[in-house]
Amino acid sequence: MEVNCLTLKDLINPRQPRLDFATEDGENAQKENIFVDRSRMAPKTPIKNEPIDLSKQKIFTPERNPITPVKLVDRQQTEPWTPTANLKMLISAASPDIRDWEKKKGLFRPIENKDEVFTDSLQLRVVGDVAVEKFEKRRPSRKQKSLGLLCQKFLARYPSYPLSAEKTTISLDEVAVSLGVERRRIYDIVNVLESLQLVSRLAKNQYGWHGRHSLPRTLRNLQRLGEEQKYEEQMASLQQRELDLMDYKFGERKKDGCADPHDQQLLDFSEPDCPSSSVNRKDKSLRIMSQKFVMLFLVSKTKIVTLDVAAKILIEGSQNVLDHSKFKTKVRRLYDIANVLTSLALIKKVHVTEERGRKPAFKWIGPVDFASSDEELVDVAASVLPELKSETYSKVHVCAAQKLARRGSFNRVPASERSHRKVNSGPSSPSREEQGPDGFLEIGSLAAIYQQQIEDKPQGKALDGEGVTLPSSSLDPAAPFPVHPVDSEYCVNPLVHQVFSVPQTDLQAFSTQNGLNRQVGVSLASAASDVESLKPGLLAGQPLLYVPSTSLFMLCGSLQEGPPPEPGSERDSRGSEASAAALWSTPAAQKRLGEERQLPEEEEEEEEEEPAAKRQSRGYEDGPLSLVMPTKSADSSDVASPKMRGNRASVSLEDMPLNSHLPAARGVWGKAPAHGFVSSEWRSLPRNTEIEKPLQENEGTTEPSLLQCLYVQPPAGLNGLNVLLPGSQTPHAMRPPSGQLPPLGVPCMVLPSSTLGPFPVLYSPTMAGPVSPAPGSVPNTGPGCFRLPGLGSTPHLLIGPAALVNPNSSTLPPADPQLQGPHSLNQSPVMSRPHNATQPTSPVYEGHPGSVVKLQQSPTPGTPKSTRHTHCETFFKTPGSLGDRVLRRRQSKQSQNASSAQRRLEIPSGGAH
DNA sequence: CTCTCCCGCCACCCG
DNA sequence: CGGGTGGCGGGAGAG
Repeated sequence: MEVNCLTLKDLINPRQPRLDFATEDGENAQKENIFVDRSRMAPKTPIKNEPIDLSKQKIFTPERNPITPVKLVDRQQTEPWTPTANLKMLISAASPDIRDWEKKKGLFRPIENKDEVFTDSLQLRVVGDVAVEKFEKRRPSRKQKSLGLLCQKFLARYPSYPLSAEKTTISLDEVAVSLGVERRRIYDIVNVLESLQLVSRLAKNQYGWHGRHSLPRTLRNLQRLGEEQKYEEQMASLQQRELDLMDYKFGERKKDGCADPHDQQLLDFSEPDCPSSSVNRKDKSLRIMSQKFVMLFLVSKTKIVTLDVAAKILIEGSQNVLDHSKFKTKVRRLYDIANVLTSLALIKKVHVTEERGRKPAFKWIGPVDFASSDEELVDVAASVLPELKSETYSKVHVCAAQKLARRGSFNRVPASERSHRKVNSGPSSPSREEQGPDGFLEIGSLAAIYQQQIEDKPQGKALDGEGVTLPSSSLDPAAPFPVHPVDSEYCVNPLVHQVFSVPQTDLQAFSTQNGLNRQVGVSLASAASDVESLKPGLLAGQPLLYVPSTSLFMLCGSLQEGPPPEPGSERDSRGSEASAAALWSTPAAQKRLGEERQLPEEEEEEEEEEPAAKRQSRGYEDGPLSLVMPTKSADSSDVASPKMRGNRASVSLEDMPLNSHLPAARGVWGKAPAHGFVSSEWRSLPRNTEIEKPLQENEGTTEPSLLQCLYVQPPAGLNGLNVLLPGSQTPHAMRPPSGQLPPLGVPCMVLPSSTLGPFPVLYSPTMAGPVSPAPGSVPNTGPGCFRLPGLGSTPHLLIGPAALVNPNSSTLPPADPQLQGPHSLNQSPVMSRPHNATQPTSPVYEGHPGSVVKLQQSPTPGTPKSTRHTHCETFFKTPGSLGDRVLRRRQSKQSQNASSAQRRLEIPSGGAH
């Protein structure tokens, strides 16, 4: 055998490529895309470990290969040659493509590799014609190596909304290794994240993860800066100019902007406190560019920014060169930034039509309330609506919007206030940040704070101890987002405030929502139908959440509250990744969801193949939205152990009687354990489906309860009451196919706002009455009311959506311990129903029009396993092209899951635990 | 062809 | 000075 092996190797080209790999693995981890971590990779097939790009190498003959040779020895030692391996070698030798494919496969699946044992499957696949065919079909594309995808993987490692007590440190080396890429790539990601203050540099090679808590603040700051810089005017000017001239000249640009001076330091990255940070270098360009880019969106009325305009403005800012190459370079950088922002679900790619054709552009899909007045947004959205569908916006619209913007003043912050709210105010003090509700967060202060916290963990500890606790602050609207006073502003037009469309979060959806549903009372379902043409999935299936208050963010985020990876520890690589990924309900996640469609097939397969166990681990994924409460203990390990959380909730999910009838509830509960929060899941959307969470991991495959909820901040009349409306649902959506349920009134949940923070709330639209109806049975019109356990006095009301769901479908089985939530809810007995019950029948979506349909159709009955998806995988898909196709497939696969679209909102029980 | 953007060379700068 | 960072742009995949 050995001889043979050698021979084979030789065939392939022993020296160059392979050797390189070996080398890289060892010391030279820096090469890009090299999958360094062998240990993690289960199978050590030679191919897999191949170094970087075979694709390139294909061109070269072994001899010619430019890559420096490395010692074979290494390789040989590491890789045992098995018959299978030999086979692979042969195959790859025969087909460079295959070889390449293999290599990439391995490279890009670092995460999966970790957990999974793809050993067998991989090898097996390789062998045989079938395998070959697959390869060819599946050959990894560039997209799989994209920065966006990489970023998603990166983000999957960390909780979007880490508990305040948790301090997560990011080791660039570790991340690079675990993601199988060169460190250089990580810099790109980190730089952009840093520009948004999602991370901050702690030390060489070390970054601290902050999560999205301060994102709103950061965005607000950026918006303000952008306004000050008059970016909007610049954009309008450039756009107009282009219209007029076909060409632009940088010199002509308006000078009023005077961006440069300020721009240089947009956000003060300098982190005084941060040791060894190379903050002050002038090389922060990517970060600055990123901030500027974001500002353009924030300032723009349309929220659409074309790359050329952005590039021009940016160039202007820092460079005077107009030459084409400069421009080109800038654009390249913008793409890099855009990829990261896209991964964060802040923007999405669109095109603006022009005389010349289409222009690449990006649309802001992140929180919108930072930008302009609600009214204006709505108007703009409405105007653009027609074009939303295609995702192509005509320039006319853009310009019109720009003009509109110009003339209107939409600064939210009073001038007076602004004056003292400078972003760049030198060394920032943490304290400042924590000041009142309006406290302005200084950029740069985060790092300091972060460190500080790390040093004094006292507070954190307390919380950690139980695992349960969350600093109420996290929940408390005020806490995390102090700046966000949920002011009147927000209250005025609740709908406008924040809209999260789930996965795809399309602006479109968003816009549509705004436009269509101006009245809170409107059911999303109806809206959906209207808008349906736009994006089927979104409206109908997607749950929408409107949250005026800052708390909204929490909802949006993925809550992954799963324990954040411990600093330095590896665990995150595995558990956290998986869990995190699963958890993601964060915007990023949402985005992913949308993008995932593009997932490479391979991933799909993997998912399928993925062992249930794994999936479960990943299962956390939530729907697009989740309201998370940081219940989890600081301990990262928690993720695995639901129990901890259980503390908080006196009753474990398992114990809790879940009303099987209440799908939503079940979903909620089921997950809760893992995260410590309840998230809602929505799978209804086709798009989402992919994402879908596995949550089901629970097995529950859940049902489908789609939920779309509108969370409305209490209008004036309702003081202190928060209302959740199950938007999406039209009743029918939920109702079983056969039965026709009379639409119920809009079910809603009213919660005292004050209580939100502290108490867990469950709202399940689909909830059936306590008694489980037979499938197809008529839903209960009456909403169910629960009482939140543990909250003796809690005034929360839960109302079930009108439609009833098939009992079966609904529940999530708490079976998975991990999934089980800590919360103690006392719900209707039903909840406890067996996991499995459901699937096959899940009627839920059938009624749905459009997008939903597919899901429903999914051939597979949702078995728990099937349900579980690996989110992670989905996340990895780059946004892109495959989308729909893949999506569909996934949908079908996940149909079950989809059906279970549910939303869980968990409200932290505050100190309760 | 254009759009994207991966890849990695190599300069910069910190420690 | 070594090594971490990241600017930069060639060139190739994708559409």
